[in-house]
Amino acid sequence: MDQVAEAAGVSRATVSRVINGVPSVDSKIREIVQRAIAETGYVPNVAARSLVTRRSNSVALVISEPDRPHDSSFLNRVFTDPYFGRITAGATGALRPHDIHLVIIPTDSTDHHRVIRYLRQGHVDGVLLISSHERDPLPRLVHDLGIPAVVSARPASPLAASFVDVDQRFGAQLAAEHLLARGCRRLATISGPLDIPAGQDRLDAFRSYLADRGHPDVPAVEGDFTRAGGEECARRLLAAHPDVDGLFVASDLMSEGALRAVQDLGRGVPRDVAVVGFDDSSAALDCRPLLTTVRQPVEEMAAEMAEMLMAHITSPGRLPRSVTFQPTLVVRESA
Amino acid sequence: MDQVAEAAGVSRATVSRVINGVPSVDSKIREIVQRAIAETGYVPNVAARSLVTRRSNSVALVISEPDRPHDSSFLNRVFTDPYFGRITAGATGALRPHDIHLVIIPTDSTDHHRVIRYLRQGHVDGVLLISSHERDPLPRLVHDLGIPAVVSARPASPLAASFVDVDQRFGAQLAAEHLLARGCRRLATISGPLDIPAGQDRLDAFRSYLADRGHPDVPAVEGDFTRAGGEECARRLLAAHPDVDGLFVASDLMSEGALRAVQDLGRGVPRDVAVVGFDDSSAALDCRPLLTTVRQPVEEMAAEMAEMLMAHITSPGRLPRSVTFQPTLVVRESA
DNA sequence: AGCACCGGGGAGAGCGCTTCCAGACCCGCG
DNA sequence: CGCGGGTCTGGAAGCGCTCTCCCCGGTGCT
Repeated sequence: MDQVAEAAGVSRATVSRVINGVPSVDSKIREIVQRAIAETGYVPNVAARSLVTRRSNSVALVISEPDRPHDSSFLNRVFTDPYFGRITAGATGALRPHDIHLVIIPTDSTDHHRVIRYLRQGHVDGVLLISSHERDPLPRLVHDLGIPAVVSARPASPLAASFVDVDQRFGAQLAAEHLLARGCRRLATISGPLDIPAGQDRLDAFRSYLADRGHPDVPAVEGDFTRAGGEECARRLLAAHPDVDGLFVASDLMSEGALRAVQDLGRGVPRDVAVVGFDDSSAALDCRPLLTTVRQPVEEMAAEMAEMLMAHITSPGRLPRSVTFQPTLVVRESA
Repeated sequence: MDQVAEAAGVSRATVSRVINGVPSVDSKIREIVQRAIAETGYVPNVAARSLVTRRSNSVALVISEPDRPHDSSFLNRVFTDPYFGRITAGATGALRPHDIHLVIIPTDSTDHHRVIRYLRQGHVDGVLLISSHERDPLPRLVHDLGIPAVVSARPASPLAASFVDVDQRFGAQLAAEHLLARGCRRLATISGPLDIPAGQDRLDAFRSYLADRGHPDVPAVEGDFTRAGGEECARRLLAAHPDVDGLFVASDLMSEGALRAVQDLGRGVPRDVAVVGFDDSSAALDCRPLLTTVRQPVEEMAAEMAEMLMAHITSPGRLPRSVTFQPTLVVRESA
């Protein structure tokens, strides 16, 4: 920095002002300094900067997955489910104009303390927390840290935290309505994990919507949001209820597996069994036939989370708030 | 820190020594200080620390994907291909004992300058670079930065950089040998992108191994390492060469798609067409029948990359070196 | 008993930046 | 022509830590 200052014939203070875009710098001087910066190839040291500004200009995207001992590493799950890619895309897109970096931190319960320590050390200015599991202690831990945070769904235990969510119940109703409208009469569902509010809500809303319309006791199997899980659930479901003609699967990834099972069992889709998924991720397009599904605007939701987080960071006293997105039905071939 | 020092009745220097595990501290004092740290809940400020140590205790995992305009966002690809999950798992595992954080940075060519700036700013002590595309300028850019780096495969243009790779040619030979051994006579392959050395090498080695054994002109279709791509390639391949009875697919993800296509076309696997994949990622287990495949020890490779990087970081003068892993054949059901 | 040596703790400088404060300069007005 | 006020720049402090250097006290030797 001294070099730049000398090259430009100004003080370090002025160089600093130019870099930080302080408007009160004379435009001629500004230009000279900028040229000097370009010539010397000077790049500010972030450590020194954040030591004084107390800002790191980066936020963490903490992806907290419960450990499900029976399946492979949670990292594999994270890097296999398009959902997280969408989250990342949405968040980075929103953060880019603010010139804020996104530090992606996948975690399971074995290293919560690691994450907490990371956050406490001041590596980041705030955190976007993707946590679905009902009993995940992380939202509370992060909240207690007092660091700005936005959660990806309504926290299971009441927490004075900002969050964004999709109207899960409405989405499930959309699916039920569509299946009914196309003439299905023997409906069933493969739900998400029931210890995840989203899993619970989609199941619940699907069932009660149908119950209100003369379809009580809709059979359900609890899935795990994986492709293999969806396949197995569909097998079990069709074994127990061979006459099912309409199936709501609580995620696209599970739908892929379910579709395979249904067709393996000799049923035509959508002729014999109509299938509606949930998400509208890229997995929907990997399905054959192409998956009719309930679209969650995940990218937009992540972008909103990022914006909310920025607001919390820049105005510390800000009250927590939540925003809810409405899902829509995307009709393709499977129903 | 002053608080801790006062609480423990020592100087800040001693507190610092305790935190950094300097051995010359008296064990009684060490204990007192540790208690004081626990009581005050003191956490060192990383910015201040790295300002003086010139170390950030984190390394970047830069995942550079070429932008292929025809498919969806590269983030979707990264978060959909189990390969990257394995890389991340391997790297974090190896870094954990060093207490080094991994900052995951997916990038396509549109924001190379962003990544470079990030690296120059001193956010990280080194970089693990996952770059396969032949003409990707990033390896050279990173190299020119002079920051410690390890690349995931032999750089296309000669570069004095450390890298780890798998013996691609040997892997392809393993596949060819197996197909031949099980009696296949009309072989074909779905290769990876040919602008990726790995894609090129696997194709080349497969063909020349077979040519040496009386199978010249093995048909090939160029794939793109995606599930959908594999499906389409298999369709094209079987249309042009309906009598193929042995297929080597250059990645597990493509194998999933290829398997679907082959079976859709009424061929039994492995009875009519035997299929061997490459990777042995979780996708191999998503296949029906279960995929016989060439195993790349990706986690171990990533761990090795991390170790090499640590070595470069701690001893700056170190000469670049490379290590090559041998793949193995994992026989399951598809061949 | 005195001296050299060594182990262990304290004082203080300084890492590279931002920002407060003061002062220089210029303009316009009385 | 002098002075007030405003604009812009420079000086310098200080962010929280590490680490060198120095000093103190204890030990073992002569």
